[in-house]
Parts: sequence; structure tokens; C-alpha cells
Amino acid sequence: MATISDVASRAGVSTATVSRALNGKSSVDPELAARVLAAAAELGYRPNGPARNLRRQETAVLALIISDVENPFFTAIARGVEDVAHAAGYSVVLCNSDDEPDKEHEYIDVALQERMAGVLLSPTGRGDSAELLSRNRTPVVAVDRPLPNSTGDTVLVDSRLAARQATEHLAEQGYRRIGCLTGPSGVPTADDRLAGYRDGLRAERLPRSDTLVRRSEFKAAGAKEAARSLLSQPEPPDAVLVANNMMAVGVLEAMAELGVRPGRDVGVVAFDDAPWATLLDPPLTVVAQPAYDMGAVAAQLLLGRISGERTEATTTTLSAHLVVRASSTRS
Amino acid sequence: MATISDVASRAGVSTATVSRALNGKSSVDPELAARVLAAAAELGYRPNGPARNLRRQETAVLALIISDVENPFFTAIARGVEDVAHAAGYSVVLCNSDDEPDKEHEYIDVALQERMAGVLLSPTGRGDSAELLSRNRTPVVAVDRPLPNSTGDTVLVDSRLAARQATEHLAEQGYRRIGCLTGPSGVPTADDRLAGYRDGLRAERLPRSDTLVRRSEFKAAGAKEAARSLLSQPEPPDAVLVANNMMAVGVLEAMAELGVRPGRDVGVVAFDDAPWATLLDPPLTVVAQPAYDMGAVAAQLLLGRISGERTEATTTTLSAHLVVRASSTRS
DNA sequence: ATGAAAGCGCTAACAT
DNA sequence: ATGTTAGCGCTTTCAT
Repeated sequence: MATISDVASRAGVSTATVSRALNGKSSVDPELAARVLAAAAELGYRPNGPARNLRRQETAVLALIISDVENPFFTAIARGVEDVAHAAGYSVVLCNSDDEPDKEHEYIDVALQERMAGVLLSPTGRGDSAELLSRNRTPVVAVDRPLPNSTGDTVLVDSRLAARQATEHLAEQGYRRIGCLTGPSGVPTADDRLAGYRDGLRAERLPRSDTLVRRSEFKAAGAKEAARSLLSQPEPPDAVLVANNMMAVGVLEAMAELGVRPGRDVGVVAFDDAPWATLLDPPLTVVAQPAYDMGAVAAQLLLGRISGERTEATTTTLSAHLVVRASSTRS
Repeated sequence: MATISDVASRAGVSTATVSRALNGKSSVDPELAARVLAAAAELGYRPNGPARNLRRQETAVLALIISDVENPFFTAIARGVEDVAHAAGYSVVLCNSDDEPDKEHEYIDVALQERMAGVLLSPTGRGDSAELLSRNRTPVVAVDRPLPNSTGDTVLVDSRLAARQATEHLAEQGYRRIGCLTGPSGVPTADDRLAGYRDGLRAERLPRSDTLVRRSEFKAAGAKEAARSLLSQPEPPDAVLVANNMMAVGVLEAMAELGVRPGRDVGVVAFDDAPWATLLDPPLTVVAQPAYDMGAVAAQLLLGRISGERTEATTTTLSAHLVVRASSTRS
């Protein structure tokens, strides 16, 4: 593949001039610049990225580390990130941590090794990622979940408030034994949603019973099992709050198997809107999170930090909103 | 950040020895190697990727260019790719082309510029990507769709046969006016599925009528519009074959609006299985594609080609299978 | 088995 | 405005 000196000799100039012309620097004679551009085009010249990155001591690449590319919530975030990054001339490397600290660590290592400009991270919670990055002066922005003891920027959703509102909504609809299916203990979003659920019970003066709470992984299979257990106990709940969309699939499967009809028999509200939520019978009431915006905001913060314009850490909290459909209305 | 010479001086050896020790080369005194490793750990040394890539004239990064990260079919492919790549020590950069040749081109440029080891591409069909890559000796594997005039490896699904089988299934269930909603003309998967649908009609000796065919983008919004038009004509179809999962959402929305019940009033089969397909009432009959496997196979082929073990181009065709549920059974 | 030194392709400081 | 040149951090001959 052609190098800068090939272009230089073809255009009859020095490599410095080629570099300047190609990077649109001022102070290059228009006529020479044209000759350079022509030569480059003829040779199909493409600057060598690694060489440029080595010399510049920086790259235009961001890492986005999420727990699951197959979760629509995270892909929506990814879109937001990519649109912003791309517009600013940055590429995005998407990595799956599968919520395993080891994998997360591994990808952080890659990001560091490749000297990527910054990292967007939805942290597993355990692991030393934050420290690793800050020690190496690589900017980080945490998305969806806060970084353990972070000094960095964070973009969150007010899950707790949203969970409380969802719970209150169920209570207002006349449900009295409201249950909650949430994610693993220690995962902030899981714990926040549970806390918000309890806030809601308290506000509605409903008794709090731990037999109405189940935890599982944020996945369909685990949630299905948890829902079976929750719904087949002697005094089952008359409504449930489900902490994410993958879990919702499992819960609805379990309900179908048990012959429990959403809405009529047991009210259901789930976190995360999905295109298929309206196709269900009854349509699913959801807590819609602004996932795309979270990604976009996070990317913007990261780019700002990369260009060194801010120093103080910021936390941006976006709000989710309840979309009421028939799975949570008794009528 | 620490460099190789920092490690060398700390360990009291030359940079060459550090390099050898760290890369596990033979012929390094065990005692020295241990000293090097210790020094590297103490300094938190991480090899500089760009420098290494420049020197080696190769990178351990693959590009995966797909049309939409929010389409579960493609994310399943991405999983397959990533698992295989990761196991072989490669990273994957995921890029959205949005099915626009310009964006595709742009990402190919990035891949070339960064000297990525290879490219996995689901081509928009138009555009000169294949030529661009081959001219620069970068291996490509096409996934889901063939490359226009490619010499490279290809991993496909036998969409045409699957569409034919789905159509025959509908005919066997007693549907007589079967319609088809497919993707844009010129997109191979869209055209293949239409051709398979026609194969099915022919095999079942059903008349072929172009008033029963609609095309739209492979997205919900367009498909919804197309379904409205298809279903509200004087002589509407009594069943439809839908060419992908995003379109299925739109089609089902349109049916709900028009008061047309899937299965009972109009039989429905859609390409791509989804977790929510069983939650619908009636559950959705689908053509399940082996997306994960496609990604895994494609990645394997690409890695093989990168290591130069094959030269002839291969085409791998995987088969899809019909998963019959109640949306296509009249009973 | 180890070290010295060249050089990958580029950019930027310096010189003109 | 343009050219000369040093050097980014690493790997890999080539000597020893």
C-alpha cells in the first residue's frame, strides 16, 4: 500500500508538504496542494493509522463496554453513542462484558493498550476498572450504572423514582399485593428499582412483604424461574413490577404457562419500552428509559473530557417515564 | 505511561530482551524473564498498540459492518463473530452502515486506514466495497448477503428455500390468497424471499398475483404502511409472509389497527425468531435463521483467510427452519 | 542467550 | 511556503 513518500515523490514535493496538504494545514501553496491531492488519489493513498496514532500519541477511537449487545436497551445506547462519536470523527468499538468483571477488565486492557481516546462503561460494579483507567489517564464516562468509587462523569436514569411511580400507579389501579422482580443484588439498577418499589409501597401505605420480592439475572430464563416461584406461592401477588425488558419476556412466559392473564389476573409493569410491547394482549405497560439520549449525552461528555474542557466530575440524571397500557389497568 | 525502555532499565536488560520475554519467545533466560515480568508488573506496563501494529504491519482487529445494531438478527451475528474472534485474540469493531453505501464506504475506509486484519460485511449491495478491499489486499467475508462481484468468502442462509417452505406451509393450512411483504428491490435477501414465495405458490399451484406483494424498507414503519395497503384492498390476502422481524412488528401493528386477527383472519409467518414471538396471541410462526452460527462461521472463515491458509473462495449456505406456531394454523 | 541498531509511516519542530 | 530531520514505541535482524 502506498506510503506518504510515494505520494511525495509522485507530486515532486517533500513528505512534510504532503502531510500538511492532506491535513488541510494552512500555508500550503494551492497549486502544490492540488498536485498532492491528485497524486494521492492516483495512488489510492490512505494514511497509515497506526503510524499516525503512534506519532500523534492519540487515537480517534472510543470503547463502549456494555453487558450485552443483544439487550435492546444497550443497543439503543450504542446508537446514541455512535451517532455523536461519528459526527465528531470518532470510531466506536463495542464490547460485551457479559457482566463479568474479568471480561470487563480484559476490554479495559485492550482500550488502554490501543491507547483509545476514552471509554464508555456500564460497569459490572465489582472490579477495578475505574482505578485502572484513571491511573492511566484515560477518560471514562459511566452509563446506566455509577462507577464504584469514581471521580468520573456519570449518566444515569432515575430508576428509583420511576420504580416508585410505577408502583404507585399499580396501587392506584387497585392492586394491593404488588410484587417485584429485580436483578442481582449489588447491581445498582437492580437495587434502585427495588428501593423505588418499596418507596411506592410506603407512599401508598401498603404492607411490605419480602415474600413478594424475587431476584434473578437480568435475563429471560432466570426471570421465568423467579416468576414461577413468585406466582405459585400460597398468597401470590396481584401485580408485579419487572426490572428490565429481558426479564419481562421470562415473566410473561411464566404467566402464560401458569394460565395467569396479565392485566386481568395480575397487573404487570416492566422497565424498558420495546417495539413489541404494544403487540401483546393486553399491551404492556412500561417504564420507558431514554436510552438513546443516555448514549448521546455520555458520548458528548466523554468527548468534552477528551478535549480537556472540563475537570470537575458531573452526574447527569435523566428521567424515565411511565407509559400506561392495558397490562396494568384493571378495568 | 511506561514504555518498553522503562521496563528494560528497571530490569537491567535491553529492550530487545524485554520484547522477547513479554512475547514468550524461546531463548530467554528464565531468570531474566522473571525479572522482566516483575519490572513490567511494577510499572503497570502495557505495550503500546499503535507502535506494535506499526512495526508488525498488522493488527488484531476485525471490522464488522452491519446495517443496524438494533436489529436482533444482526446482534446475534455480532455475538457469533465476537465469540470466535475473541477466542482467537482478535477485537471486533462494530459499525452501522444503515444500509447506506456511503456510510459503508466510510467504514471500509476506516478499516483500511487502521490496517485492520479483515472485514466482515453485510453489503448494501450497491457500492464498490468489494473492489476497494481486494485492491488493498484486506480479506473480506460477506455475511447474510453476497458481495456484488466478489471473489471472497460468503456465508448465507438459504432464504429462498425457507420462504418457499413457509409459503407451502401456509398453503397446506388452507390459505389460498397468500401475500408477501418483502424488503427493497435489489437487496438479495428481499429478492430471494420473494422468489421463494413465488416458488411456493407455483409448487402449490396457486395463482400468482402481484397485487398481493408489497415492498418496504426492512423496518417496522415502512412495513406497517405496506401492510395497511395490502390488507385494505378489495381482495385482501388471507395470509402473509413477512421477510424480517422488524417488518413483522409493523405488520402486526397494522393488523391490530385494522382489526384483523393473526391466524384466525389472516395467517402470518415472519422471518427471524424473537424472544417475544411466543408471547403474542396467537404465537407467531417464524422462519428461524441461524444468526449466531452465521457470525461464528464467518469469523472462522475470515481468520482462516487472514492466516493465509486458503486461497479459493467458499460459499457457505446455512439453512433456516420453520417454527410453526399458531399464527399460521387455521384450526 | 543477549544487545545494538535499524526502521515501520507519520507529524512537527526547526531551519531556510 | 517548503524541506530536512528527529523521533513516537516497538520488533527484528544482525552481531557477539
